[in-house]
Amino acid sequence: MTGAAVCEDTMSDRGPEAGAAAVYIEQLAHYVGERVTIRGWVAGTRSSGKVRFLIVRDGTGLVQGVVTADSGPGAFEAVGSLPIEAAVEVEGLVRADDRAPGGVELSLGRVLPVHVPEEEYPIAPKEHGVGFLMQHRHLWLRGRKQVPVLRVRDGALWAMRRFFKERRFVATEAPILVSTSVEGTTTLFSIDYFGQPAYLSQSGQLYLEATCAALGKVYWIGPVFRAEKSKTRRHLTEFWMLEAEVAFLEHEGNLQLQEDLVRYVAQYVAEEHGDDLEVLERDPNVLLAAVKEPFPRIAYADAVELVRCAGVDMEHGEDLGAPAEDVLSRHFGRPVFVERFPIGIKPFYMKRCADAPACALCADLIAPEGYGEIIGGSQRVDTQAELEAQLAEAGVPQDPYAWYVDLRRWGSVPHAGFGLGVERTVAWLCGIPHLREAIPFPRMLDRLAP
RNA sequence: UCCCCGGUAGCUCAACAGGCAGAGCGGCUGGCUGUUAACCAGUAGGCUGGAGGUUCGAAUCCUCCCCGGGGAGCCA
Repeated sequence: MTGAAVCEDTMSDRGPEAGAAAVYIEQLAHYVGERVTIRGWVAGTRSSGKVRFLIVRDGTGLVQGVVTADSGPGAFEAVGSLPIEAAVEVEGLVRADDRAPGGVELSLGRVLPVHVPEEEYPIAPKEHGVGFLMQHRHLWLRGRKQVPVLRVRDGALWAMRRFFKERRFVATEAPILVSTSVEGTTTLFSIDYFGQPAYLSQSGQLYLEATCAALGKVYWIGPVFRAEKSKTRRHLTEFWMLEAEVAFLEHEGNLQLQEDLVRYVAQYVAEEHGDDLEVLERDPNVLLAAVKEPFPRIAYADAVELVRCAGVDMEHGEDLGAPAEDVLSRHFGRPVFVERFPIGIKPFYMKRCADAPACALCADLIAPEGYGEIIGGSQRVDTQAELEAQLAEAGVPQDPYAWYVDLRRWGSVPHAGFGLGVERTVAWLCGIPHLREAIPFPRMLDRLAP
């Protein structure tokens, strides 16, 4: 049986003059003993006199090619002259070799440069400062640790979609251009919309509340924008949010849904992205242990006590700051729900606890290892009178929210939902310290390019 | 918006108390038949972020500006 029969995913656009089948590096183990073509970029070269080594990456992995003077016409010389990040097409015999990190390497027979850079590649195989790397983000993406992060991101997003598809949620959309804010406190990016003020959406939630009354169970994954001048490892001005909203779902079911989702995504990544996590030196068992059920829960009031006992100064009624979240994160060592926040620090649309009108029927999910809040969710206000009262209490003008109030006018039902920060989740899964590496082109305070 | 740190070769950083601007990596040249960010030898590479000031003399001290990093608040 040939490798091609094992794996059909070969590249197809090969001309008639082409030699061995072009395959991706991640499939090479299926092709031991066969001649294949790899197309990619030079990640590095080494030489030991009469033997030269060429490291090629193609987005799916890295493989080392070996050439000697008798390897093939011009191959030895070509490898000697290729600079880092040259684009190449190489053909060779796949060999199993214990010395190779991936278990296989390539005895090269033919080395065809596709593009040979004339200038020195700015990113050398050594440590660089963050500022320099961010200025070269368009190239930094090719880095040995950047590629697996983006692959894990893809895996996490795929797992989210699959989770909701399995549960028969409908994927839908919310607008990016909006005329009102979702949460009055947050700063919005304003734009000129044909002479009328408009904003970039900071959340699709209000719209999902409308959509869920049409479709029952909905979710969306999209970009949202926060114009806060935050300058920390946990903030981006443009980030992706997964939001879900379910009709007839109440607080308890909401938390269960969130917990199931986070567990599903973490297990998927731990099981399907072992190679990527290994490059990132992230132990999948840490993730699997973290998401064992059930996630601990703590009431806000108790969380405050716990935080104060740990020596972090905070008042009842204040929101959880970063140091407070770190205390909870360390104390539980797993994702933890903080429930029943005081209404004063939560937005107007949250329903209040039946037994405690001063508490919102909500929960934040704090990720382990100091990654901060990855989910904020709540059961929503479902009567017109309550909503109007809470809008007034929050000092929010009613007019722009007339349509939102309408949702409570016709067939209003109990409903709940949440928003999950994609980059924070990906950063946690990967074990990387800063959100900026969890998205291809991060937007931050003072960083709009590349 | 506030607090802290930094800006010297392509990159990462040295340069004591103001006194000849240096190293490693990367590049280039040469050597080595199994290297894993290989190793060895040689070589090129600088308006010390900008403007002003103090001084016989400034990378070094002072003022302002620009840029970057870390953190806080707020949030996901």
